[in-house]
Amino acid sequence: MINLKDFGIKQTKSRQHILEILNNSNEPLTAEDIYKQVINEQVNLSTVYRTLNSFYDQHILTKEIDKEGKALFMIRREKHKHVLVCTKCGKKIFLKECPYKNVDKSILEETGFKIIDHNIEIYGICDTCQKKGILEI
Amino acid sequence: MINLKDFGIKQTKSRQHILEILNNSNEPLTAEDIYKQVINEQVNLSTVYRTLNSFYDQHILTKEIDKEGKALFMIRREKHKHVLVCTKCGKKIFLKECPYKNVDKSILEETGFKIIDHNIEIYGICDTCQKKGILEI
DNA sequence: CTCCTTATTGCAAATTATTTGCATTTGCAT
DNA sequence: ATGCAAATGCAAATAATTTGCAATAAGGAG
Repeated sequence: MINLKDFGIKQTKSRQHILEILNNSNEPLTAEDIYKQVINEQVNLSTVYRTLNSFYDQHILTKEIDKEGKALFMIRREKHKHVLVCTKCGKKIFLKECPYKNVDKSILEETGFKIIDHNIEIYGICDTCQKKGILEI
Repeated sequence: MINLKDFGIKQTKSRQHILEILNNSNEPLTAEDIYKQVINEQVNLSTVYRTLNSFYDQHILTKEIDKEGKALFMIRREKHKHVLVCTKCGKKIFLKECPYKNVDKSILEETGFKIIDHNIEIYGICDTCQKKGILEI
């Protein structure tokens, strides 16, 4: 597990709760999502916001903005990988090559924007599970 | 130039100013950016917001959210368009997504023929005209 | 373990971007 | 020209997030 002291910040109860929640989630969460889960533990909404920003500054979290302008946070888990995750059996298929290589290249050519890195998980149903059919799992 | 009447909305002075500004910009603009340029012309900030949302609903503009959560608007300039044209009132309805995307894919799979692009106008009768009934026009 | 410094927290108020209610005005079809 | 629905201005509401400040707690030094 992540040790917050390694990042030069104090290991408080609030922060551990928030980290736990983010760790157990595989989808990005808003401050409000997290607040709802820690309100019982006496954690203030400001603390949630401050913690998320702090984690983000330490590169513990990724941050993206959704269509409504809300910030979504997620734990940074791996380096540069391309994984297909089967939503039925959970099998992970690691791709040898980046399937977005050409997309990145054409973005560069079109806009001059150079993509440094990315981290992608693609969800779907693997070959084996497709053959088994939907009712069997 | 774009004629707002084609979109079923009124052609007001405020809207023409806002459209002009978006037309002359080749980068996405915030409501505030636009407001600064029309404040001399007695246009209210609420009007800017309402106009931008209206244009977006009519697919005249694209909308994206930046890192700070602000909305950025830009004129839709692409050639690749899918337009429904009402044969009664002439209103144009621009589809956000290509309805033939999957068709193209299955043609490729079946025949190996790769479609590079297309540009389609579909004629019909719009919602409003349908409600008015066939006898009224 | 205790003390001390400083980071962290809670709370309420401030900020920022955007939306909305309502009375007034304006476009435009007739 | 005229009437009516659509559009506007204004002020107030909302929603997400940030901030000032006083109280509290973490964790290193002794």
